[in-house]
Amino acid sequence: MTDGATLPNLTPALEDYLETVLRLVADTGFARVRDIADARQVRPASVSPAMRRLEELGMIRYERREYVALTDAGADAARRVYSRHRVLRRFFGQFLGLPADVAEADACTAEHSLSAATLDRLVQLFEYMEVCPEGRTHLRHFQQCARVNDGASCCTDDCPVVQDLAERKPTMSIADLRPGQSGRVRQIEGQGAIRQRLLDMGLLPDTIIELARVAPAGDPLWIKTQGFELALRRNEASSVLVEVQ
Amino acid sequence: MTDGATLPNLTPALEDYLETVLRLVADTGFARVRDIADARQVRPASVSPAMRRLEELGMIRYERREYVALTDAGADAARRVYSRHRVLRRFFGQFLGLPADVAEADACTAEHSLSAATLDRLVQLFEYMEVCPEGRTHLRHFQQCARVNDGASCCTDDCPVVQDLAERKPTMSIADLRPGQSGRVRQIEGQGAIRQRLLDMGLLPDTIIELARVAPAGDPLWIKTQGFELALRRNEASSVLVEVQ
DNA sequence: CGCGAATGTTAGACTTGTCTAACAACCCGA
DNA sequence: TCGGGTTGTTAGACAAGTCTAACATTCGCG
Repeated sequence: MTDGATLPNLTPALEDYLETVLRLVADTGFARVRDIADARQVRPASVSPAMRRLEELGMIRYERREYVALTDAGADAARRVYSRHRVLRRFFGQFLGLPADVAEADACTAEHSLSAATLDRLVQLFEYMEVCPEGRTHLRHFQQCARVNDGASCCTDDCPVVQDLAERKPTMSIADLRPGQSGRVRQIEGQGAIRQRLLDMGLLPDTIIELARVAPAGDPLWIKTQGFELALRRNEASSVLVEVQ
Repeated sequence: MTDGATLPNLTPALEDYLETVLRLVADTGFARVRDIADARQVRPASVSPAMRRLEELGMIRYERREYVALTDAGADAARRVYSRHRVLRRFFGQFLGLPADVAEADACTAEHSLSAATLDRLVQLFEYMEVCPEGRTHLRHFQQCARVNDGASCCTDDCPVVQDLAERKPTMSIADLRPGQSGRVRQIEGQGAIRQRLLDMGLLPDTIIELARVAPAGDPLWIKTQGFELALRRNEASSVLVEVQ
């Protein structure tokens, strides 16, 4: 729980206010209390005290009822936060291929908590994609193949992924294990609610699981993973592909 | 500022408590107030009210002065948070190659704020690396080449990156631009404090900048980017490689 | 058994960030 | 110049999360 990004005395909320001011000034030329409140989805009454605190911290200059102006320190801090925001938004949007609104929302919250090292490393990822002639190829390949379990959006027939899948180490679903047998999760088949639920339960790639027992009817199965026992419906269990240990 | 991950009525702090309980029970078999306080780096006096709230929310069962036990709902929520933690820690550590302590710390804060879609997509990234025979190659290539500007850790001489760099579109540093000329940032050379400072100022890959003017002495340079003017030292400016627009 | 150490709880305070409601200032148009 | 409407501030409340200090309970050992 280190604060990584947040500089001394700047809470996430204050960082948000600062970033909002920067963006308003860049976009419209000035920042008034009203605009800040609208941008942050907050009542104007909440903005006044925030401006007072930012002024005490030397981040803004503010005469009551006038425009808000960033000091040099404030502009630096605001740009730092906004840089993080942009890196993350691009990572979520362009690299992971998430919808723009999701990318924006996640960037908004993550921008306050990630360490400088992490941000730097994400930038390196972009530099790689920019500069390395193979970078773009790799990214495109990931974006085509990531969804290896989704026939529709994966590679064409001659993609090595598809060709190779048959020849791998024996892979079976949890439902095919014998009680007592262990496996390492390779992938979760399917999409939507079932996949979500399985991921939420901790069935992530590389997780070691053991089939503990199966109900007489064959339907609920119990598995052990991470020091816990979990119950799975049979159809959930068949969606988890494991490599037998 | 959507809450993405957080389910109704579970604040980040409560999610942390829940996750802590899960991990304690998995690791040691039980969770006492004292252990929870130690794990969360918090005073025991802060744990009691948190347990009361979690009990009201139906996430734990707790008799005063006894062990804490998760309800089914609580275990589900805790596992969901912990799944996110694991995905992020692995992404930061294994994919981005950050030190374990940084990966852990960043996972700790980001686990509360990322959307389900983002986490799902990160898992897809791991599935890609697991399942696609090219996935691991790509990752390794990124990890070797990401630091394209750092001679020591980059590819060997026959790496296409290195060979190709000479033949690219004309790339120069900001310091080589003429006033009025624009460019698109391709990469930030160097490491450490200067790189950090430039990234913090918003000089990220793909950012469009324009050299506004240069001081008579040639040293501070002013650039325009993102609707703002920034002053750069000459040595900073020479670290920013741009593709002339 | 009884006492001290460990453990847990309560009370009360404080900070941050938000809200509503009421008030104050300002600006523009008739 | 006056009178709305817009804009901003203040006061007061509240919730969350933390702390310290004081108190309560329980356990284990001599």
